[in-house]
Amino acid sequence: MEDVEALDAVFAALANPTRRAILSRLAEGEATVNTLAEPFKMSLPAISKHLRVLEQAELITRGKDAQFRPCRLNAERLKDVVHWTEQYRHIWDARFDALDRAIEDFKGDHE
Amino acid sequence: MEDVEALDAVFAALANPTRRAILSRLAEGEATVNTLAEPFKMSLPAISKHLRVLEQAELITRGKDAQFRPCRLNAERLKDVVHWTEQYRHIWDARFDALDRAIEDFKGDHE
DNA sequence: GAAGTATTTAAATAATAAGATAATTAAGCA
DNA sequence: TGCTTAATTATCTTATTATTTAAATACTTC
Repeated sequence: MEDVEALDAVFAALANPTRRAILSRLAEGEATVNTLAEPFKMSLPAISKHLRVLEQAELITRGKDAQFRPCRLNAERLKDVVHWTEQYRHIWDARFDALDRAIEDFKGDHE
Repeated sequence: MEDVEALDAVFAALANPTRRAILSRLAEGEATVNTLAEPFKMSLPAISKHLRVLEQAELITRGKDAQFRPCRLNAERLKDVVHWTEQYRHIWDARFDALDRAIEDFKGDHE
């Protein structure tokens, strides 16, 4: 996937500390809504909405086990984030910095 | 830096396609507000606001050259994003997946 | 089938975001 | 000084977000 709108949804979902904390918890493994809500003083419907945001961004998937709705992390969309950052890597990567400096030096010598 | 609120601002800033396009342009080098605005059919004040959002997230810095306000990319905050994703890397990393499977197999054999 | 548990939907509110146009500031130039 | 260019601030509108409480749904168990 990884179209523009998908990235919009992923970054918007990640822009909230509650949702990032939920993902962090899910990195340890599957969990139900109540379990995920437990660390927060927020109401359950609020958490439910956060989960829907995460689901629509495809950062999580949700199962069905009796009355439980177990949530699982979907790492694919996080991979998309990393992939997006790759276009900027050369800016902070030391090797490329060195190359940049070499180019600047070269320019300097020939102007 | 890289506290929680800073990440909120960075992800929120990245959740908009216009702002991501601006960053993409700035990856090629410094640019003024009018130059950055040129590819969009949006009004200049709208772009100005987007730039302020990017600046407050510290994704860009802005200079002063006569009546121009040249913008530069600040890669540090993008580095923070990559750093944040590191806690999830093991989930999609093939080597770790293989390890996970081995552990599951082991469990399976001993239950 | 009544009661309890897990979760979602509904409805309301307050805050924030994205955009527009109009007005303003600030610098350079004739 | 007055004109032009670059950019920001002000104001307004519309849409979306985060949150709450109350009600509804769905499944399990007694």
